[in-house]
This record gives sequence, structure tokens and C-alpha cells, in this order.
Amino acid sequence: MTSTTAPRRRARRGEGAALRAEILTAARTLLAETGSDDAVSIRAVAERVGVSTPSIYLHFADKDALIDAVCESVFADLDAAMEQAAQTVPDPFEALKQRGLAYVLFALSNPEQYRIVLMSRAKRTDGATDVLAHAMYQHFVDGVRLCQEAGVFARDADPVAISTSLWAAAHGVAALLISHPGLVTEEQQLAMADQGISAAGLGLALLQRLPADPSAEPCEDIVGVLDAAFGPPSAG
Amino acid sequence: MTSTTAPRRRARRGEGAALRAEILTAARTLLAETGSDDAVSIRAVAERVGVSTPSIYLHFADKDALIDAVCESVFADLDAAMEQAAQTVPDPFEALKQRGLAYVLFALSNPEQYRIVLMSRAKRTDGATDVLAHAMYQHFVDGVRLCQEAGVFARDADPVAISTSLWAAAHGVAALLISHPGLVTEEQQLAMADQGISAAGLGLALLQRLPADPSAEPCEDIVGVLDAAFGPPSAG
DNA sequence: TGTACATCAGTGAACGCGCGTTCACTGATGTAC
DNA sequence: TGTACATCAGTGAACGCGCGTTCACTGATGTAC
Repeated sequence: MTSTTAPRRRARRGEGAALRAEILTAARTLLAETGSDDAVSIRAVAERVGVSTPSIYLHFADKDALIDAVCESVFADLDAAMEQAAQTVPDPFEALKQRGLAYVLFALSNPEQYRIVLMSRAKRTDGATDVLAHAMYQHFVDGVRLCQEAGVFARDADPVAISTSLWAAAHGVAALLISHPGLVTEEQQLAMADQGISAAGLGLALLQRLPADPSAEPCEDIVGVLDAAFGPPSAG
Repeated sequence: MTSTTAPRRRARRGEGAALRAEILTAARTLLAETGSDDAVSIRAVAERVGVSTPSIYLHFADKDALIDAVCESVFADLDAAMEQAAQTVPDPFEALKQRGLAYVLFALSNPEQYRIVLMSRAKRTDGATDVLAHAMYQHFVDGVRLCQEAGVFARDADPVAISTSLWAAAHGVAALLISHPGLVTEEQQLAMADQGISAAGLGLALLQRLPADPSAEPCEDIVGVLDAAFGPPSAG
């Protein structure tokens, strides 16, 4: 199983942290390779690292702490991917879209890691994971705020609410394609992400420009308005 | 644990199906009550029904078959909820929206049942479950087709692709709120579903009316176009 | 109507498995003298 | 420079647990005569 041929050397006095990092890497690798979070057991991780099972407990209090640390590192990577995608894009709306695309791309490239941090029961409500998740979310909210200042979204709207809606759109594409990979072909996946994200952003911007009046059948009207403003639809 | 006080009576000769139904109900109840699919073990279901563990195997070949049957009944209920919500709505776009709302509502009311059929690894690719899932999806695609005929969506577009995009939007709201219930308050959940679904539908209709030309920065332009057509945005 | 018998719904006890976790331990590393 | 010792990274074996599943069985039900 282990690719290292040499028998492990015991760490020097202060070097316990090295094994800790190795354990974390092994857990993430195992997650990615097996495509199942059931496979991430203390025993499997220990075997992968090439160390005895109880050794894990020298570095993590229990299994929850290990999984927590995995989530932490996944969140950090996801945040980095999004920020990198957005950093060179001047237009704030386009930057938001790039963030969304990077988000879905990360999810599709790391399906089990995405699954474990964002699709499983969120019983872990404390610890460093939340801090990192919050940091990532804050970056996104900041991006939304820039769009509000640019006039894409209403200035008096709640940026967090807008962010949550857009997040849901990206999450929808990501989660759906992860749970049901056979739904569309691989090249269609990116197109679907693009379409889902664009539609959510544009749709929200459009919604905010419609009268808030909840009269009986607003949807019937709006199609006429769209046709008048843009002409009839065509596949694209 | 069991609420029935009388000791179980053994089924008559041809009445084995009654226990089968009881087992199914118990499995779904257990899923809903414990809020965890780990709790749905053969043993727990048997105890809930008030029957010995091996009895389950008289009615289901193995655990997979039991879970499969649970999924089947959940899909049937979900489909029924959506069709009921749409059946009295004449406008096809509004009917589609009602289907989406019913979908999210069902998911939020039956989070673990939704989770098990639509958020877990889809290893079950055969059997009756797929038939039912496909039937449900077909109903939705039919709704999209009606919208195409009504001119909401492009007539030459692929109805399945449109359906998948809209499904992803609804799934995004549902899955996000199920995994992260503390994200918004309960009354905000419905508003979020409404917004997410409306934005996806409108956004897609809008996207299909924009030039397919992928020139450099289309997003910058479209906001100006929206402002010209509808005025500036306001929180809604 | 009465009795022997086949059927089959349901049972009690046990199987092997992998899991998280604990415990007393080993033995290389670094330090004090 | 050499030696006794404290430290602590890592180990082997075992714990109890709940799981899915199997097996030989029991005993009520219905049927044949």
C-alpha cells in the first residue's frame, strides 16, 4: 500500500508536527483516491502513512479532530482557488462570476473533499474550520458588496442575503453533479456551471429591477417585457 | 421504543406484504426522527417494527434492497407533491415555479429523506428507484416544454438541459439549507427558495435573449441594458 | 367433524468484520553530570 | 569524552461496539383426507 520503501524513521524530538502534516495529507489523499469518506478511518489513514494506528492519537485528539483538520485545509484551498480566479478581473460582476466558476471547478475536481466539507451534516459548529469557512464566505460577500457599489445589485439590499442566494446557485450545480455524475457529459459540466451561475446573477439583478408588488401572475407579464426589451429567446 | 403495546400477531398466510409495508414505513420514520441515515440499520428498523432482525430478510433481499425501496417511495411522494402544486396553475412558467417551490418545501420538510435520495452517492443505478426518479424528472421536463411552447424559453433549446439547470437551482437551495440549517431563519428559507427559483428561471429566460457572442466583458454591458430597460435595482 | 401433516412467517443465537479507542510497553533521542 | 538517565515518539495487543448476514429452529395457519 505505502509507496515509501524505507521503513519509517522516527521523528526527532521537536518534529512531531511533520507526522501531523503527513497524516493530514494522507487523509485528504485517501478521500480523493477512494472517493468515499467511509474510507477515511483512523486505521486506514495510519496504514497509508505507514505508522501504527495509535500514533494518530499523538497528533489528533480523536477522529473528529482529524476530520476537522481536513475540512480546515480544504476550506483554505477552496478560498485560495476562488480568490486567485477573481484577483485579476477588474469588473466586479465578472469577478463574482469567476469566483463562482472557480468554486464549482474546485468542487468537481475534488468531489469527496467538497462533499465532506459542504454536503455532509454540519455537526461541527466550533473550531478553526468555521473560522476558515467564514473567511471564505467573507471574501465572497465582499465581492457582492463591490457589485452593489457598481450598481449591479441594489445598494440597500443585504449583501449576505445576496451572497447566500448566489452561493446556493453554485452549490446546486456542484452538489448535483457530484451526486449524479452521469447526468451530463464532462464538457457539459462546465457549460452547466457557467449557465447556472450566470442565470443566478442576472436573474437576481433582474428581480431587483422588477416591482416588488406581489400581484397575481407576475411571471406572465415579465416574459412579455423581456420579449419587448430583448426580442424572443434563442438557444445559446 | 415501540408504541404498539400488544405483542405482534403473526401475519396470515398471504399477508406477508403487510409487514413489508410496515418495515418501509418504519425505515422512513426512523430516518425522519433520528435525522440520520446511519440510524437506518436493519436492526433498528426491526426493533422499531417490533420484529426480530432476520424477519427483515423475509421481505428484502438485503439492506440495499430496503434502502432502494425507501428511495422509491420518497421519489413517489416528491413527484406527487410537485404535480399537485402545479396542477391547478394555468400559466406554465408559474406552474414551473410552483413545482420548484414544492420541491424545496418537500426537501426542507423531509430533510433526511431528501438527503438519502438526492444528496448521497448515487451507487444505485438500477431498479425501480430509477424508474420513479425518471418519471418525476419527465414531469418536470414536460413543464419546461410547455414553457418553451409559450415562448418563455427558446423553442429550439434542449428541454432536458433547461430542466437540469433549473433543477440545479432548486437543489442548491434545498441542499444548502439541509446541510447548513443555521444559515438563515426558518421564515427566510421560503423567501430564499422563492428568490433562488425565480432568479434561475428569469435568468435563464434572460440569458437566452442575449447575444450568444462571447465577447470580452458581456456582463458589464448587460447591467447597463437592464438599467435602461427597467431602471435601477432596489431591494425586494 | 376430527386429525395428521405440509407450509411458511417469524425467531434466537451466533458468525465475522471493521471500527474508534485505550493501555502498558519499547527504544531511540537528547541531556546532565 | 563517557555514562546514566529522563523524555517522548511510536507500538502491539486488546477492549467493546454495532453492524449485515446466516442458520437451524419453532409454532401458528391452512389443507387433505
